[in-house]
Amino acid sequence: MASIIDVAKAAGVGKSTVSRYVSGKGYVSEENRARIEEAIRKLRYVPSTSGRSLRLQRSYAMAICVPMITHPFFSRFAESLQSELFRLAEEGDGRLNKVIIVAQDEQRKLKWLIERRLIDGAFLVTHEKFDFKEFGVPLVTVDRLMGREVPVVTSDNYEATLRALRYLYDKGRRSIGFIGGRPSQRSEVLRRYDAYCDFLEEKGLAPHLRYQDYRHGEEIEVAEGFLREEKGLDAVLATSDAFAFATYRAAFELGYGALDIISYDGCMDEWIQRPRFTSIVQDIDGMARAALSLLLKKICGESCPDSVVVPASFRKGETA
Amino acid sequence: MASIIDVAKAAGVGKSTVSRYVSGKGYVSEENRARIEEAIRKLRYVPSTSGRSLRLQRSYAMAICVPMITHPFFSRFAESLQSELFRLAEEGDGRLNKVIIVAQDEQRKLKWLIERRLIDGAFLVTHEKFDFKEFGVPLVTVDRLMGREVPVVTSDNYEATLRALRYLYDKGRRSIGFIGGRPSQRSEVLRRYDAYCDFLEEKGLAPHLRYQDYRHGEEIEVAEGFLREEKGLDAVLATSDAFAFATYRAAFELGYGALDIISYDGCMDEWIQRPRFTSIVQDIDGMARAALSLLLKKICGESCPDSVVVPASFRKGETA
DNA sequence: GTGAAAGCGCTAACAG
DNA sequence: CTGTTAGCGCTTTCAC
Repeated sequence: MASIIDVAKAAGVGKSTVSRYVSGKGYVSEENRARIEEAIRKLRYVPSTSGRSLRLQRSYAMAICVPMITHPFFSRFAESLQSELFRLAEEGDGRLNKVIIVAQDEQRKLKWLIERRLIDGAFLVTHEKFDFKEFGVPLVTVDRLMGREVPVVTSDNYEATLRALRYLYDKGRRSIGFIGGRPSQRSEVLRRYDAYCDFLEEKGLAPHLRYQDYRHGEEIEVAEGFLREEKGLDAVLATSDAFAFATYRAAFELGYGALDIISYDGCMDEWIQRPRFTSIVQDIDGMARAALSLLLKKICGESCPDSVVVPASFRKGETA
Repeated sequence: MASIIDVAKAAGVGKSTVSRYVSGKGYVSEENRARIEEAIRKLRYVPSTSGRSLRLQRSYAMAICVPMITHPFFSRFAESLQSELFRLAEEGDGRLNKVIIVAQDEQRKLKWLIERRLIDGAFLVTHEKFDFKEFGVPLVTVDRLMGREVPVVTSDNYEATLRALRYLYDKGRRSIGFIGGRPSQRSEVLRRYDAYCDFLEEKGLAPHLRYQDYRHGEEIEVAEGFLREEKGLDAVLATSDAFAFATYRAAFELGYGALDIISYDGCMDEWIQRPRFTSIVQDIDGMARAALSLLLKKICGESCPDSVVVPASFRKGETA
């Protein structure tokens, strides 16, 4: 495996010159550039991450924390991130070259990784309680508000929810329910709820809510309870795909009347192929890209905005 | 950040003694052990992976390749693996400390990682065509047969399928269909098909098959086509959750008669909460554990078996 | 512009 | 049993 020294010899220059060339900082004459390039090609030289790591005290890895990787939103996010990072790395961006996905008991695992200096930064896509002050690496969150020092990436939850509600309203729906799991931490996701309340108040409609910190897996019971209590709804806005599907299923089992359902995310389409849900679709790729760009800047000590908002879109399906 | 030298000084010994102590190889006197232990505790010393990496030319990372991380089986597998590796590492097993999940275009990404010596080994949980000879790191596959050099972990596909068929048969089902996506590469998953054929032949029943290399996302069309052509089935065995759900849905939409459905994996229960599918459940945790243990052995140059079979189980739900 | 040299933290001979 | 020593591959002063 060729090292920088082999390249230097082959090119007839010192190894610091090669280093300068490879890292792109410092001057290298045109002549030497060419010889180095050739040597690199000939020897198939690839800079050693461990050498760099040791010297620079960086791991070139980042972590992404999610509550569970089996959740379609989180797994799609992780996949996007991975792909984007790979794309950058392939293009020669040397700031980071691997991403470690951390699920379940994230706080402990993340701490473990940081203690061992195994990561240079992390994403938090999670609602677990986090004492972020303990962490010594740059952090970026998705949806989660943790204070000035931690930039946050969100989609335009408020606007997107409003759009969906307007759609239902324009269709003539006047008895619109809202169902979902309420985040226990300060989260941008709460803006969906704000939008619902504001909209209904503006239109002078009565709210029909089922919004608490439910455990995942129990959506069906929650939805059943909701529909059993709230007779005569003509539409329901769900804050997740799981709640939307549960509501759909509960309505079916209870023989509920015609009911428009709008889901959030629309990530489960490839699994639940029928019916096609009408959904508010977050731009997961865009969010991942934005988040990565923020984190890379933070890692390199550059300044970066406190927050980035990525637009969501509305996708009409068969359920509304 | 304390280094091995700080520990050595604090303990009043040479750094190689500390190294020996930490790595567990070589003799260290009881007396020195104690002093080193104390120094480590006092200084909160954590061995540097980059130092080790550079010295030993190892990355302490492994990759797991899956076609897509959004597939519940794959994501659960990845999560299991991650957790198991973390558990081992936390217990002091220093053979590996991070896992990189590789999805989409796995072959190229894996190659990229290996070229940069970013991983010490990899799992292949994928049916993409792979020229494994190109790879210079130990490999372990799940379900996939690649030759003597590459150990494989599977569940007892044949037996588990047989058990499910027997269950249907004993319930009086005689017109049993089989639907699924057929792997294009040599795979242990084909044993499910073998079991189906063998069982039906043994019982003198006619087979009803829909088994090709379908694209994911099209399960519903395939299932509809199947049920439309095959009238009068009283049971269907699906080789995945997605096919099972699609069959269930297609039967509903077509107004098909009573139909028992058995799914494979049972990974989607937390999303599709109703109906509860009767499933053949692979022991994903067990498979991940087995695979990890094989890979660790290979990485350390120890001998290991060519294959490990992990039992699957049968879980009765509402659909059969 | 460039090269020599120091050193990041670690392990493995090797000599005591 | 233990300490000294020589790198692993890289970046970065600092002279030239």
